[in-house]
Amino acid sequence: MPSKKIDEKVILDAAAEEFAELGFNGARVDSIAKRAGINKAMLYYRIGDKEELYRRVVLRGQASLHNAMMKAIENSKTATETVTNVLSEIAGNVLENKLMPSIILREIAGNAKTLPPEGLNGIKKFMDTTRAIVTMGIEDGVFRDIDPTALQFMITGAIFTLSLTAGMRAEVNSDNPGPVTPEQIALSINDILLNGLLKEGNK
Amino acid sequence: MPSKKIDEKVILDAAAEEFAELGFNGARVDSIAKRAGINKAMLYYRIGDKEELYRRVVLRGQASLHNAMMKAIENSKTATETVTNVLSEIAGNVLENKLMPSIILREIAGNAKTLPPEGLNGIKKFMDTTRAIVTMGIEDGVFRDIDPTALQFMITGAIFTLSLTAGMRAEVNSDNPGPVTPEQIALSINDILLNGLLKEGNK
DNA sequence: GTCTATACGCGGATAGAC
DNA sequence: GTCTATCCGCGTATAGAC
Repeated sequence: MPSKKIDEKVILDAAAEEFAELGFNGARVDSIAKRAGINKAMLYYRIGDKEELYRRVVLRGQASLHNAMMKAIENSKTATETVTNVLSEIAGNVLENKLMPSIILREIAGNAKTLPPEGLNGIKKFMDTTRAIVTMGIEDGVFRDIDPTALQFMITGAIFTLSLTAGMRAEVNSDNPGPVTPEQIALSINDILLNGLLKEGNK
Repeated sequence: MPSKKIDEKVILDAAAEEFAELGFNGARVDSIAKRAGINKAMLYYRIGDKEELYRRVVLRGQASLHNAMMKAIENSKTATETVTNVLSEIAGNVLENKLMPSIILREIAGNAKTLPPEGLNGIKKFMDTTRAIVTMGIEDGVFRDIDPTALQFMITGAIFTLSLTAGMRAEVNSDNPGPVTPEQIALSINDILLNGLLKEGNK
């Protein structure tokens, strides 16, 4: 088959946009169909109902984010390097895929009430991987004895909120918007994470 | 007037709960009325429509959060102490008022599309205050030359997501949930922020 | 496989009795 | 001031023609 009629990816991309912008409740199936260039009946025929649509979007996004993280780990030798690479890899992934941060943040806000059951596995995987990185760093003697979960949420919390507010910050505070590009975001976080706030001699 | 008939605060509390749990779109006016112990018509009579309800909740919450921050600043002498106190003050505020993090995170996710116009002022205030703290720390020679915005979002992003996921983390990873109480959350973030990841001799 | 037309419940908002 | 009853639009979902 040289060319599939309608790409399923197009539909999921459209759905991801809609869910990211409006949330599950705000999303309109009509609107998703329109974005995908098909009509509503076709959408139901190809994928299923709204819930199934959301399920696919979430699972695909989680996998993509986790892949970015694994890629960063494979390309790193030390724990320090891993943290730096995870930061830039996730920030980069978010650039191409601005939608997952919105979806994840909404799920966090809503206590995962609309999260598909398999989504919990994704979260667990994510936590486990982070803990492995930190444990490695501690055992190697390069990291202090920090809390892995705190680190994880400092990283994702910061990247997600910084990425999503980049436009807003530029509007509200055009002369001092803070980090805007994924590189700026990754670097500024990396700097604080690795070295801390304090100047030498003030600890 | 010795006793007001129905407390407006009760209504706004009910609304805040509903908005936090379901988001603006998911929230049901009926349900808010029920939570408040009145009927829908009464709710419209006392406050107004759904949008006005939301506006009041957001503005009240922002003010409360900003007060917590100002209180922490007033009670601190050095910039370092200020950061520590801001962390514990915000984490504490979040405990009593678990609802604002949800609402704020949702607004961030949705690019502030449902945020009432005055809400932007609140954001600006928040950013300005943070920058002031960091600037002070740098000028006093105790902070490195870090990005104030990055710091701000590391703090709020981490506190909000850690607080909101406490229950979830305990479920998914009961043997290793990470920080759960406000004190634990504030302390673990404070530790990483002030001292950084790296052990002495690894910078 | 693709589309139009429609059923149907839900939810925001208000009229109007008391 | 308080409440019941109701209007009406919107949005999910599907039936059924082509």
